[in-house]
Amino acid sequence: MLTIGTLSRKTGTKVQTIRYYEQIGLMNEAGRTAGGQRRYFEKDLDRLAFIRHSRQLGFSLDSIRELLELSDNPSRSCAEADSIARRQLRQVEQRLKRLQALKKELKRMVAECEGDSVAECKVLEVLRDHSECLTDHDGIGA
Amino acid sequence: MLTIGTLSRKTGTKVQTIRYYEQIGLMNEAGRTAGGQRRYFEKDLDRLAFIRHSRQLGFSLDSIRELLELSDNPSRSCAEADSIARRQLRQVEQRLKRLQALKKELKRMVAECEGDSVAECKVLEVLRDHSECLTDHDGIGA
DNA sequence: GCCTGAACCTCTATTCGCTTTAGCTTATAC
DNA sequence: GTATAAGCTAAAGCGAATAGAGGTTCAGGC
Repeated sequence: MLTIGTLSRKTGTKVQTIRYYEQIGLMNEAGRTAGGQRRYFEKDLDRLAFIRHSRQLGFSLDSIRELLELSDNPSRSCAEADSIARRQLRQVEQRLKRLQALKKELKRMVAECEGDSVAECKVLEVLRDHSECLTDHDGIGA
Repeated sequence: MLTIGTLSRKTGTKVQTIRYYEQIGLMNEAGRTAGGQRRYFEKDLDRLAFIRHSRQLGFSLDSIRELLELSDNPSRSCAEADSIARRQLRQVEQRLKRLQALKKELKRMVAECEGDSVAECKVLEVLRDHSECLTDHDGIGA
């Protein structure tokens, strides 16, 4: 019988977060002691570890819900889990691209700054000047 | 005299978002027509463009507030703006690292999946198995 | 002077994934 | 028996918007 604190320590999840996962139905309702405290089994620990690992990989709680459901039904096809993972990979790749562009512009910004008064500050200048940036709200798409 | 819709179109910002920026004091309170509609000057458009450009570079609204204040006081030193930008750059670099690690693990995951039943699904297996992942909640730091 | 329809208004709620706070109660070790 | 660590609930808060309801104003045409 594991306490919520043990689960917390073993998975690096805050106690409140575990209760939150129960509240939104991601974790099963835990059994209780006479005094009303939660007590868990190993399988609950496994489930929480699955959730946390998935979160670290950036899956949304909704995706995790799907993945857990698949995981609970071993006869279903693997294809669904695969497509969820692929979707996630695509998202990560997009965010990566975007961040790389940001990094480039930020680097350019701070590289050009020579630490004089704000009047000729390159950082602020770059922020003021929208022309060189990545926006395309008049353009062709996201 | 520009309407809120014009600002919206010119900066790619939703109308509600502009009102939200006013509400939280990031945009100055706009003048109003007799009927209560907002009317803007070019300088408001510039300010909004500055905000949006900064947002696209991932600056928080709080950072933007600081940057705007600097921008409004041209006599102050550029060093502050520079340090805000450098902080932002560090953050972006960290997120990049993290995302790159995620991408690697996701790729591994989907590469190994051979599309059979869930019982032997590699994706779910990887998610279940916490041992190879990036956590360090028992370890040395974030 | 009136009508229409697009654009505007306020106010409130919702999103996501938690985190924090306040004010208690229970379990455990000594 | 008591100290204290760990647990409990319920509600609010965070960032950064977004969405919706329900109503008002503006600009153009007739």
